[in-house]
Amino acid sequence: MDEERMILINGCSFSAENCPVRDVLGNVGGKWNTLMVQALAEKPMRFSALRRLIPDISQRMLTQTLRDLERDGYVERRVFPTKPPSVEYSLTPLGASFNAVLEPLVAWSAAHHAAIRDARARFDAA
Amino acid sequence: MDEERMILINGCSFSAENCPVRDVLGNVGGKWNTLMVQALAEKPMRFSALRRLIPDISQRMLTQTLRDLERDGYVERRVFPTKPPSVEYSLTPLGASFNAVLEPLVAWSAAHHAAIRDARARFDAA
DNA sequence: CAGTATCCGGGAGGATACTG
DNA sequence: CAGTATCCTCCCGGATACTG
Repeated sequence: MDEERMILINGCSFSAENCPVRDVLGNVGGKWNTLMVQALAEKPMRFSALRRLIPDISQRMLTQTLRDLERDGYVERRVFPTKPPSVEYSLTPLGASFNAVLEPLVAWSAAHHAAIRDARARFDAA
Repeated sequence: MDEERMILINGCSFSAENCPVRDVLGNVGGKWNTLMVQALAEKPMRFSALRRLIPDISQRMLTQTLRDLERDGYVERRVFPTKPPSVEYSLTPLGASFNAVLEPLVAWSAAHHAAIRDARARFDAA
């Protein structure tokens, strides 16, 4: 049992358990999660539309990523009993809220991409 | 300019190459990267101080994470030739800038952690 | 169309031991 | 103190094939 004292940073314990940062940002860790949120932030999309939008995702990972996001409440999945069936994915209010804080990060990435690539090149040169 | 062929989201092409989001957010993907940035945002810290702050990181991963962050220009490493040697890690301006956009994400995580855990529980029940 | 099912390789990351 | 150096395990994610 851990009775270690709580170290707080940004109001969040760094201990492994009950750490929101690890729990939530762990989701960001996935290769496709953030990309998917951004895609669905544009507009609700169907399975095949997402495949076309992100050409290099495998079918397996697309399904799995969507399931994960659905499980955590970011994404809603609606099935229309047409033939053949069509399924539409959309951001929930929670997902949209998440995308709102994700966007600045995306913008930052674009703005500083060059600086980071330069830093890498300099580091690797040494 | 929104073309159907060139699909842009948040001003970033979704194609694998030259995508800042994938390049930068890929770094976020690491298990310890964001945690380390947050830690160093508090104040510059030495190697052993970081170990104590994040108890469950392995020596190997601490070194590797710091190297990665240094390589990308987020972190500066300063060695003081004392005996035994001491090394201080601090955020660069780039790193601090990154932390600024990371903080809202951290705050969001804390604020919605309960909601996400609830969503998971509900999903798993079904 | 929107998925499962299965197999598989590579890399992330942990444990341990050693060092200047 | 601040690291290297190995070894090893797990699981992420790709490839492929099959289905309602």
